[in-house]
Amino acid sequence: MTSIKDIARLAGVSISTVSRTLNNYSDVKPETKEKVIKIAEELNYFPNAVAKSLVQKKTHTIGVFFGNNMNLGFDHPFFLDIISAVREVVGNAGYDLIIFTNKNKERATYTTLCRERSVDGVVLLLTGEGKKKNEQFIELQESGIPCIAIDLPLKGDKCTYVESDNYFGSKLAMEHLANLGHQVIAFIGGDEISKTSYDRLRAYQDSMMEYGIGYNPNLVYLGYFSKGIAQKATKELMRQRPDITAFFVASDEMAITVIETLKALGKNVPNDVSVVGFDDIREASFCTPPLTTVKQNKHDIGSEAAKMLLEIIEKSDIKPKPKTLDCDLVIRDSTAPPK
Amino acid sequence: MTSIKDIARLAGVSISTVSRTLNNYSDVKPETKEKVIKIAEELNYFPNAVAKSLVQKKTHTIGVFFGNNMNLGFDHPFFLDIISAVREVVGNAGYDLIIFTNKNKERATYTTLCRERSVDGVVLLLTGEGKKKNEQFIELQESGIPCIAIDLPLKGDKCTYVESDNYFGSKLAMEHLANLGHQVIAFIGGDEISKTSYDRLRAYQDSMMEYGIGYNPNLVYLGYFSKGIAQKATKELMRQRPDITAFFVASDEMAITVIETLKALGKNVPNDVSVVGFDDIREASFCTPPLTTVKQNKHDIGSEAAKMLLEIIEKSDIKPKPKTLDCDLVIRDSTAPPK
DNA sequence: TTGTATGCGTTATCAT
DNA sequence: ATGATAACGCATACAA
Repeated sequence: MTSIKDIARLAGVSISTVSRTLNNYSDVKPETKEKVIKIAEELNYFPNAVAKSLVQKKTHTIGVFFGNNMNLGFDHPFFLDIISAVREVVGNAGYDLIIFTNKNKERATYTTLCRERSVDGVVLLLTGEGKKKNEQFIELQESGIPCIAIDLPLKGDKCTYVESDNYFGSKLAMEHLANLGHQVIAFIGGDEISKTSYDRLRAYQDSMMEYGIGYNPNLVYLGYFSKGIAQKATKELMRQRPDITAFFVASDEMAITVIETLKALGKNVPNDVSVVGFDDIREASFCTPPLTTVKQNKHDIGSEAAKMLLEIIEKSDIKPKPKTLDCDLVIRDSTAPPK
Repeated sequence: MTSIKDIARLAGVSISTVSRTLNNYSDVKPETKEKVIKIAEELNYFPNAVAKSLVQKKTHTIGVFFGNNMNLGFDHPFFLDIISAVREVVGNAGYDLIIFTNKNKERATYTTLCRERSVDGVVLLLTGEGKKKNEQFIELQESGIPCIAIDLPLKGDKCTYVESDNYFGSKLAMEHLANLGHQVIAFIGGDEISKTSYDRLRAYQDSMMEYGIGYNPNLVYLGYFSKGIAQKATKELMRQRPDITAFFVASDEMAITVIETLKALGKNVPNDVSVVGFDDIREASFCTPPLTTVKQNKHDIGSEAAKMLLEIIEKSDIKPKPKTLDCDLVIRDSTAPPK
């Protein structure tokens, strides 16, 4: 509402003097400085960030994209923890978050939306969206817009990604099952074309080989992350291979569905069949039985992503590198030795 | 990067012609129009929203404030559902969400932050922050900035709020307990000074009177919404009044803690003591035993809030009115007749 | 139908 | 130490 022009008039100085004062320039006479500040406070003046952004080409905003599909946007169990950590880090550095929601832009891409809003950087939280938008990812990678993707292997001059060590985490899960004595271990995977999913599958396969069990494709069901798929997969696998004694499932949400489906099939978890999940969402500790799972360190993923993004934004000479964070195995009650 | 100036130069027209073309003005010769649009597409032009905002005094952004405390920000179980609904509604109307996170603004208030960013409207999601910031709320109410608060009774020319019918919902809970035959019903409340909490307390008191049980203050524990308080309250109440057969607890998070505490005290839920919560968060259906609770319709709260906000923004003559949405009782396994 | 000129609120360059 | 003035990218009132 009130601008530096108003202050200038009341203080009897020029707008440049007001601007200099308010921006703490050294070359302002103490008395004028005092006078200007006093008037600014009286008028309850706050600078117009829009005007500032226009001239400075810096908005102090970080854009956030996340999916629209079920369980991939705000609904995704990860979003909360990750964005919460991002918020903390960028907030302390003086940025606000702008969440892209505007639907009235058909021709827009991630890149053009970022340019339009002139965000200083962007976080991609598209877990599960797969590579349907591959061209858009390439455009963004090459755009020069500072960018961090979560669980999506983007690489560019100002662009990289943060993920969990899905391979290693999955090997922990498999080691746990093997140590319990399981041999016939099934795997239910998520989105086939995402790196995240693929790393988990590879670890399953490698483990089966390493433990001398051998890799058998008919113990594997791949689809995409969804409860419906999990239910179907469980039924089908148990019908074809009633000798299965354990499931390694690529997400907790699916794993919980697997448990429910097994119960419906008259199986006891973990006495008849063991189940291990991946993620460690809140429900994992509440479900019955509480789920043994591989814990992703969501808070660290978010804060590492945010820190890296700030570096890319603020240091021109940085060469962004992907970051892979450790996972831990959390043993609860959904696993036991086979009968 | 590329501006209307570039397009104008390449098309051999003035920038105003470009502007008019791109904004679909009728008075542009079809051929020039075509030429301009073609060049704009070739240059992959997108308008600079910052510049646009400056001249139009409209940013197409909705500000969002939420608490910083534990369980009051992104961590709050409600945030997700509500903001998800808000996002959907405002997104379809052509707005983006800007989440205020910048911490480098000590003297700032809700109002000044909104003015600074020139948001078109703002949503307050401060459930539980209480009235510590009363002066700020008053300033915002009177600021003329279109504003919707969730669970916080703000009223102004361009400002109102959306809440659940906490009183009615609580009466449903009490009716359920009374119908089961409970007489010695304790109440654990949240923030004493919030309307939300107070409405739940009043319903408890009124019910106790109506069912002829009588209101006894030593069956009531008020603090603020927190797990620690819930634990302490349970122990203290059970010590003073071992004859308690039921708890009505003002939030699910607290109710779940109450159940855990009762178990630790050697009580069986629901056989020894019944527990009813409020909110219906995800965990309510997963905990053991699954929690009987009053369900708040979070999605509707968010979408009603967003719709109302858009009305305030877009219709100058609207008189915003508070909206109170129904609650439902969800009966699960944490309640049973007293022994 | 199109171009010129002005302004939005600010910073920044250049005089003075 | 301070003031004019241009510029940021765009929309718009007014002229032509």
